[in-house]
Amino acid sequence: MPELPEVEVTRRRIEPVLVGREIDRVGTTRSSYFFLTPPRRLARALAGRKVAALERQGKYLVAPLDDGGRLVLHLGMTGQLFCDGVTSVRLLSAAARAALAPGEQRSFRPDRHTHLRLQFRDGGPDVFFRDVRKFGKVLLGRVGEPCPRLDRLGVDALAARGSTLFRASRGRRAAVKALLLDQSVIAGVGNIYADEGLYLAGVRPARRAGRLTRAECDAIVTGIKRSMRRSIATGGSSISDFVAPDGSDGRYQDERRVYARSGEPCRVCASPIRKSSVAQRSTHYCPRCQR
DNA sequence: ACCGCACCCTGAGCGC
DNA sequence: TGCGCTCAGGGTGCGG
Repeated sequence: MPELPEVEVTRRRIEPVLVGREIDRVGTTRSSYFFLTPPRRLARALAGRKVAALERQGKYLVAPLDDGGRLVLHLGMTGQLFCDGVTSVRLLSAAARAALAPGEQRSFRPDRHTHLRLQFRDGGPDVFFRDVRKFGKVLLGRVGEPCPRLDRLGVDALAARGSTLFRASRGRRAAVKALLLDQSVIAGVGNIYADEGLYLAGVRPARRAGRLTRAECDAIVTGIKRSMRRSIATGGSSISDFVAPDGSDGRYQDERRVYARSGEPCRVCASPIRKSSVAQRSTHYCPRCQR
């Protein structure tokens, strides 16, 4: 589940092998839910173009092209953007992993989940976009033209302030966690950093948003930013599928305080971390540290 | 306006 | 061994 930190790590590491190189050929899988721009049109439009920059908006990657076009990518749940030559086992199915001899490494080969392959005029490493569940998205637009998906986004989480959350939460009966997952309020927060941020703030995920104090909103936004900054610094969370463009794992999962730690002791008070469902998402919290 | 929920997709893990 | 079930979840869109 790539969220803002994983997308930012991806952006920083893929940028040097993407920006400024002339795209030669584009390989795609067949038309699907994944392609908001039909694959054949996408391939035609990208050939001969250069990516001029690589930006991030919330969980989206946005790549302006040298002809005024704009490539927009979303990694969804299981999206992986990486360079040729990597050997991570996260790019293999469980069966393929099991077939490897101990210690054996295998270079990535495009499979049926590899929806986009960019080859470059310079003959250097290809760039791949692989996504098993196809919750990811790719679309081509033009710089300056409306893009509903991007235009809907609220303030980027790293730039958010407590006042943003406080204002958005007034009069809302829904759980604070539901509000944090709403990308039109704060962009970039997903299940992991919502849970981690709420833990750092000492606020239960199921608390009604409208009942939060201004101080609590400040603490929640501070907590989210703190866990996100730390995650970026450690290469993101590789809990299931996330792999950096160079094939390396992130290490932030080792620092998680609540996410996917149900039953394990709270790092502060040793109470077992609880798991429940809030806003139709698995939710983890400490029953003692969070009120 | 707001909120809950179904849906899109595939693979891992589990019980029988 | 293998089948069928459940779960995971980002974002969109719908109905109440």
